Amino acid sequence: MARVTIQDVAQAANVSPSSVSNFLNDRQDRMVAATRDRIEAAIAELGYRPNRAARQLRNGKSQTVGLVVPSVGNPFWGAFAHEVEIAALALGCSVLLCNSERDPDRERRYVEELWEDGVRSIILCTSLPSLDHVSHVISEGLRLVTFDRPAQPHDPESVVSISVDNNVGGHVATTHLLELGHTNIAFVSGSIRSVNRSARYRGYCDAIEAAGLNVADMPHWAGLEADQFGDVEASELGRAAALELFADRATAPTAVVAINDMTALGFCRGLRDMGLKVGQDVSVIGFDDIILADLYDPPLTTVRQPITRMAQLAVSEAVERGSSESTDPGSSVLLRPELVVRESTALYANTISDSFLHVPATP
Amino acid sequence: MARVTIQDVAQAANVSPSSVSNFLNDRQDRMVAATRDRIEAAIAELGYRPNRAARQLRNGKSQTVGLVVPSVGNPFWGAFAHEVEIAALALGCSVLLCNSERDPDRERRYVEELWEDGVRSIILCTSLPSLDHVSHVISEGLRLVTFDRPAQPHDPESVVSISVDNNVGGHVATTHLLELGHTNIAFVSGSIRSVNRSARYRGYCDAIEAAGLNVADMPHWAGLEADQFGDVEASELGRAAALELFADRATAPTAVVAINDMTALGFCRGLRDMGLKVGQDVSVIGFDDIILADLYDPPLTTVRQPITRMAQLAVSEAVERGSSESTDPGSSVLLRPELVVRESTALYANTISDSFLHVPATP
DNA sequence: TTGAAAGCGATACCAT
DNA sequence: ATGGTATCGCTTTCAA
Repeated sequence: MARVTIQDVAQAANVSPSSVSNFLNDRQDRMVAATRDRIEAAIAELGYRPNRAARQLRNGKSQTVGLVVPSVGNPFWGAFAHEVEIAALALGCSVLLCNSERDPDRERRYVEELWEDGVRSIILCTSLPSLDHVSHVISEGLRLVTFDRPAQPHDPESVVSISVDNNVGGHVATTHLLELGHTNIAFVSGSIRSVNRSARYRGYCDAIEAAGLNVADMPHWAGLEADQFGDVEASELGRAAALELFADRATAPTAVVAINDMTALGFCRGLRDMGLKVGQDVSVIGFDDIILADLYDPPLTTVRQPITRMAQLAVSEAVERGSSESTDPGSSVLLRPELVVRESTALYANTISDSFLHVPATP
Repeated sequence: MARVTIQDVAQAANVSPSSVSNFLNDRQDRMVAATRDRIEAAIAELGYRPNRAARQLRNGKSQTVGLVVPSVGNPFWGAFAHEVEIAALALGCSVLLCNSERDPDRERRYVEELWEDGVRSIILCTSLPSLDHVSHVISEGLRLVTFDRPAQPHDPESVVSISVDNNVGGHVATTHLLELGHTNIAFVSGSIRSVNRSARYRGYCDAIEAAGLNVADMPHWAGLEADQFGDVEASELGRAAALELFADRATAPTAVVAINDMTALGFCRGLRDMGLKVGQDVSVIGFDDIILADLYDPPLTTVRQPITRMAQLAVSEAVERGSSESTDPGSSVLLRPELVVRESTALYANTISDSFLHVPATP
């Protein structure tokens, strides 16, 4: 049961390997129908499958798309990776999984390594302001799609960006809280040195100012600058933020915009540590809409990213760039996020409960 | 900046390509020290990296380990995939990600495809009782490691299984509830036609019987047989189970053993839909200890799987089978799970709350 | 101890 | 419209 090669097919179909190769590579136009049929039949009968390694050796390209995420251990990235794999499969591609842990150096090494191994399509989930660390590979022809990172002025021209409109997202989230009557709304995030985070932050600021409030008056979480937490630990970060922000209850916010759901969930956990009730004492809104947002108690209000659609776009841009379907190179797609109201946010009027300690009350 | 080949290195080191190849493949023993040093220097200087495709074409093997999980969208599998990637990286391997969606046919197709693409090491996360659908590939030499599925009598000899001891896990979980004084303990799961699930179920049954109770008296979730839910939807399943089990409060359990954390979380959500309080009206215990277990409100009591260790074992068995480090082929490693007590389980005595109905309870 | 040379399987150029 | 063939980079006998 030796491997079936292109030679075998050629022989069985009474043609040359060249013709079979032409057939395989969609050049059936220069081929008489009868020939094509014979080849097709031979392939089917022998159960022929082209050898990827040989193909790749020959033309230096592979049928693999590299996926670099911060960490698939994070439910958001896990869900995204899932969607990417589905989309890739539909296009006959495999997905090589890489976890950068948000380390720029690991990002670079992965991208270089993938490139040297013949991978020509990479979906890079990064939020670094600059793509300098991988630009040399891009200039050699890598089809890079960045995800969750809108295009930046100095990006190499050929890069396509797929992202949710984080600015709008931050705005929508904040506006929701404002409309509920909150006026002391905190923003909680890790380092906002990343472009998507700062966009969300900008949306938050705009909404606050538009409401006639002053951003400077709002409590932000001190950890904004530091970044001792990685990506899996987003929840830890949220939890720490809650403890800090509510240490002094006189200045504590009544509502919180969290940078993402994991952070929001961690924040809720922290609130609970302090004996506060989410959606009652404090309103919390997240970002992403991971599966667990709906499962949480109380179910988390959040801003949904359409990851299925985004994954499809990312994959098709990465593997079929240049085909009719594709966007103009250098352009970015900014999908609109959607507010999903659940129970972790509530009217400010209802916020003032016994357990909340602006009103000094202790059992 | 053309590619550096083995020829270039050979030339630079004044040796033949063969020698460089020998050097690269750990056959430095048959080589004079001076030669080795020259080769080493040349490689370093030229920044040579062997071409995977060529290597693979030549010996039909790749440096890639295939990872087939039900769905990385599920936080448990996402976390596992993360650990696998880390472990593989340490061994110089890449991870090709495949989602089977628990479909035996997809499992088979993926395994076959990986094999034909030169992947010789696969970690298959399946829970099918039989490996018949992939045995033909195993007999050709595939190094298959099954995860989350202890070895079965009819498995091909060369398969290594890495799994938690599900029997013990189910037992530990159930015993915990019994010790809290519960006597009406439900078991909630999807189809238990899978070997790990049935093992957990067996552990549950054993513990129940050992306590002098009768399994037949315990409410199981009716959905045991059906399986309309896939893996991502484990939480949906748990939620549905809660609604059904608590429809008739007279027979409703006071404690629940869920097949895994996602199901447990869904169950908690369902309980909440019915106005019941987890850890108060009802005790719930999960399995896995995903990150979100600790984040939940109340934090979920669960049985932890040591996934970091398990991933390391799985990868090393898959890629270095036969080396000194490895287990005997055909054997299985059953790691001991660990009970993690949090707040979703409580003493039966405390269970009787106003919102809970069917008292009169007799201690 | 080292080297020469024959492929692994597919492709694309150049003939026919 | 089809076929012959050199080639991609590496490994592995087999000879020296």
